[in-house]
Amino acid sequence: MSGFAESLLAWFDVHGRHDLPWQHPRTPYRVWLSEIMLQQTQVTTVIPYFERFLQAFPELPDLARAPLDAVLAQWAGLGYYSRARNLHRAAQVCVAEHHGQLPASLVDLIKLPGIGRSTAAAILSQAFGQPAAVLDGNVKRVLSRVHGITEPVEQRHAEQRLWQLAEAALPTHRAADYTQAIMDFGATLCTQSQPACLMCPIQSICQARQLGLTATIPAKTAKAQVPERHTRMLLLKDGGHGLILERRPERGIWGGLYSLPELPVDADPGTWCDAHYRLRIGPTSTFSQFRHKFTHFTLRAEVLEAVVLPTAAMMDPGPLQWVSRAQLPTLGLPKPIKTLLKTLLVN
DNA sequence: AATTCGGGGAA
DNA sequence: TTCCCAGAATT
Repeated sequence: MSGFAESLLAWFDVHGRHDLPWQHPRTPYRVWLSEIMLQQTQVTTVIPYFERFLQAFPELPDLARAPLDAVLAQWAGLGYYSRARNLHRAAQVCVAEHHGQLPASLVDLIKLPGIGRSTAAAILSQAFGQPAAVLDGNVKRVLSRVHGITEPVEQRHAEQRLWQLAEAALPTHRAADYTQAIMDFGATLCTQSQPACLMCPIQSICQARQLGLTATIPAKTAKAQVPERHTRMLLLKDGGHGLILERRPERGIWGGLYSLPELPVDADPGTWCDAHYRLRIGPTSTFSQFRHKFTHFTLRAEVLEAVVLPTAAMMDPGPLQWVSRAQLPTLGLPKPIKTLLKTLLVN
């Protein structure tokens, strides 16, 4: 029995997080949903989405039979929308192949879309009480510090080493508590900046602490600066309260969400609308401009406003959809688009 | 091995 | 501003 795991468990009993929403009740469905939402997303951000999602889809079969649009509407604003599409597909696989329940083995969990090695281990240990090693950002930070790993943690060699260390550290009992313990430890004590080493129960075995490297471990490789992309969007309205939205393709940014129709900056709006949507529009004017930062690029968008001229074809604008103001709250809208349309509703 | 996926909290 | 967060899928 390693002193490491026992120390973390003892620390967890006193200082751990025992009242997170997915811990009561701790069902496989709720644990799974939380793990997906928590991928690259902080706990405080997830909690309100988690509560609302469960209101809409209380059990796994409810999620499986829901339309994808309804799932994306609940996910809107949380980001990384492939998580929602994979979650939805995985629920349908569970109904079709696992009697409507989440499988209770590592290999079957990993087969489900959206579940990788670490998430599968988190679900297996927390929902089914079986020992399995997770390796998320918290665990990488804790283990790289304890063992004094100075290489960038993204590198293949360091990653493999960290998985080995994570496996080796596993206790044979209290599987769920240990997973929660090491993540809580990384999230609240062994933090990225200013870790609370003076309060740390394992400071005596921590290599980073002894070498004075807690500020430089975990090391990260430098990232290239993000490029900027320029686009135009159309705010197309009729005489009343309707406007036109476009459902974005599943691949690419904001996949599956509803947004304003986009066109290249060098295209003529009138010609574009006629050719792609069979719509005649009046003269355009700039409604607004905004910049939105993504992880790997910055989007600079110019929003052009125009009125749709009445024609026979205007009610069936190709891939686009007329949307009333009343429908807007039920649609999955990207955060900046939702903000933009909110300013519109005030007028 | 490198890129592509969002959005927000915190320093 | 910048960094990072209970990562996975794709190329």
